[in-house]
Amino acid sequence: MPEKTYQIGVEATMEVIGGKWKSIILCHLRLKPMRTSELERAIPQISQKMLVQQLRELEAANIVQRHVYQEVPPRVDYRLTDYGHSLSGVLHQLCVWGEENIDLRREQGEAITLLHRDDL
Amino acid sequence: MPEKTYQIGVEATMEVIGGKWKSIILCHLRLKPMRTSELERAIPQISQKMLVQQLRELEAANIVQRHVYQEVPPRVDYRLTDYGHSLSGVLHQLCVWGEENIDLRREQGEAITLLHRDDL
DNA sequence: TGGTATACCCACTAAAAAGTAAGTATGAAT
DNA sequence: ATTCATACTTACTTTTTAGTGGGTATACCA
Repeated sequence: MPEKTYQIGVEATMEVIGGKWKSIILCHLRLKPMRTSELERAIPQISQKMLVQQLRELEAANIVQRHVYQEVPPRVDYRLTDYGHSLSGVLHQLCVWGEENIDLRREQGEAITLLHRDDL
Repeated sequence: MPEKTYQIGVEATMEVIGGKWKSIILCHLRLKPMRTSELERAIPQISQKMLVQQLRELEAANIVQRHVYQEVPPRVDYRLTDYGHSLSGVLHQLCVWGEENIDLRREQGEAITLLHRDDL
């Protein structure tokens, strides 16, 4: 088995939260469990395919857990695992820095809007 | 001018530190200014092209500053701007979580190594 | 029997990111 | 004139990531 090597810790973190969608999904799930349709509404630009695909990858990394209710019509939600919750501080900081960055850029005259703040 | 809108702060953050290389470069520059050749040694997998390209993008975002010494042969280094330093906490957390993630995975039997720790 | 609602899955295409290999520019030293 | 060292730059190719449009399954309900 070939050994996997990292030069620096952040590489491993980015493998988990990197890419266009994972950090966004996780920032939402950090606040509460959400079902597929809720996530689609919260992240309107994402396609169904990408949402499911990213959730599967986060499941495989043991960051989120898929929870199936035994109901009809089907009902599923996704929530952070205990391990996923260990990312909570990182995720929150990522949100906050972005909010500050947006504020600053707007103060400097850029036409830029943030729709939802992660006020915690 | 079309208004740029973000749904959530983390989107703006990832625009700055996302991609395969930026967070790695920034984690190095967080600790000290470094010249091109030093960065190449610190990040052996990166190509020259990607290194320069990512540095240019970080410059454009006002996160790093290019510093030219008036010498021959040429000598240039890159360092975080004051604004770039505002990312320091985030970057450090990204490193630390990754280190913990790697430790955990090794404890669970995965063949995995971290070469350099970000001990601060 | 057909419509509703949810949560998918798949094949195909398009776009973005990254990799490779070569070349340019400067000026000093030999 | 040639070589050296550094820091790029460019053209081209490959790989990875993401988007589109369709289809499936379940069981209730009219």
